[in-house]
Amino acid sequence: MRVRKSAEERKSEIVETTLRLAGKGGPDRLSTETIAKAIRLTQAAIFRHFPTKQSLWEAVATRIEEKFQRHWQQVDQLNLSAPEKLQALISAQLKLIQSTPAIPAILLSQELHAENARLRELFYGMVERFHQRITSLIEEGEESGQFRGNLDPRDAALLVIGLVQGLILRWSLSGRKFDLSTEGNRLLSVLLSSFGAASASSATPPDDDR
Amino acid sequence: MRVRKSAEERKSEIVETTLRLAGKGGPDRLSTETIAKAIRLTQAAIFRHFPTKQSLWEAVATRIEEKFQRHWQQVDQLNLSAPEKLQALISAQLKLIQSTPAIPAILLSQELHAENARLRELFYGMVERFHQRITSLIEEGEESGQFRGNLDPRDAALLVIGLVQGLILRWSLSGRKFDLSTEGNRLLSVLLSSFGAASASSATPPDDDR
DNA sequence: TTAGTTAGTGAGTAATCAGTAACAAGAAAA
DNA sequence: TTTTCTTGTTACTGATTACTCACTAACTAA
Repeated sequence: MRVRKSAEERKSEIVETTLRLAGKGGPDRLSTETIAKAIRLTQAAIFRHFPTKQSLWEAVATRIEEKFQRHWQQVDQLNLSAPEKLQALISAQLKLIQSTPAIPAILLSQELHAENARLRELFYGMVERFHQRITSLIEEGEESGQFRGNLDPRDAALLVIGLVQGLILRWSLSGRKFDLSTEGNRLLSVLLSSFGAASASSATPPDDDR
Repeated sequence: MRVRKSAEERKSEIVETTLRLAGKGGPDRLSTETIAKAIRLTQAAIFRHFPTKQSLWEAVATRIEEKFQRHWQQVDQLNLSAPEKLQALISAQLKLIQSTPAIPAILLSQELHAENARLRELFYGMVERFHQRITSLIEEGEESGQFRGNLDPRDAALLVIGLVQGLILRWSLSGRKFDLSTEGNRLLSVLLSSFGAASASSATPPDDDR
């Protein structure tokens, strides 16, 4: 009985630790015992704060959603053109994933989705909102003439999302060797230029971390 | 002791069954007991044919590779232009995945990769070979003037792969609702046309399954 | 017919897992 | 101080897991 924290604080700690550890051996292999040890608690203490492990995963999902929202809103507040905003959005997304590699692991885990329909819906919702956000930016870019007008914004947005997801998969399989943002910005320039936009090559704010 | 098959035949049966069942609740939740029951064997019999479960997964990975190769070679034999071949290749890939949904689940499983480096390398190799194949087709298309010459073939190929993977993820999360090939062909047309090619809209052979 | 090989069984093992229940101690209100 | 609520521990449970082992029935070749 060393440290005693408020339930709120402890819950948050458990969620963050889970999010940190889920990237190591895969979310489904992460036991409550391992989580507890990492924050120097007993395994039973976890169940003081979350009635079931599923509910812990749901809390983790909610936390991921919050992280996404925060990053996206930051991009919204920048005073940039649509293509620049798009590049900033992708860059922010990739940075978030690079700093929290467990996110794709959790998002892609068949095991978690199969046992918990609510989780799958939560994630599907996130992908949908991301898609919507990108679609809007492309529409905006078409209206301002920076993208070709004969492009279906929703389809174009799907290509952008695909770029991000393909990149993340390659990054995961490669053992997370290369820098996600750098590679992502380069590829996005290629795609955007094929959309008819002049490559907004240095659109992102202070993003030079390598 | 009902049916007694040759080791070769039984091994193959176990691998195919594993590949079929891995898509249900996620590969990591698939137990040797479940596999054994599905082919009416005892659980111990599995270990007559595979010394460890890991070795079973390696055999499954090899089988996936074989399936890929077979599909790719079929496309090679078609007498088509580069953009048409590209579309046929993607279409074949999507059909394969639609008929064996466990493939992405296995390819994306952090759990399997973390415990087995050989598996991760095998999969990385597959992605690399797919990438190489698409790169070649795009180079070919550039030389024949069907794609813009100012396009880096490797980058363009990454965009194509991203398209495929983004699509597969959306398909998985959506509960496999929509038809992969149809949606894939449509998106690929959009991307290829932005590469400067006239959309090879009906490039794929008898592909009208919906 | 017989002797050796091979595929498969039945009954285990130890380890790991999520979840439970009884009890203990810190914190704060009374 | 005493009471009460909350956070935590200790010690456990039943279920599931990959894997083992002694044994047996089917096939095969001399």
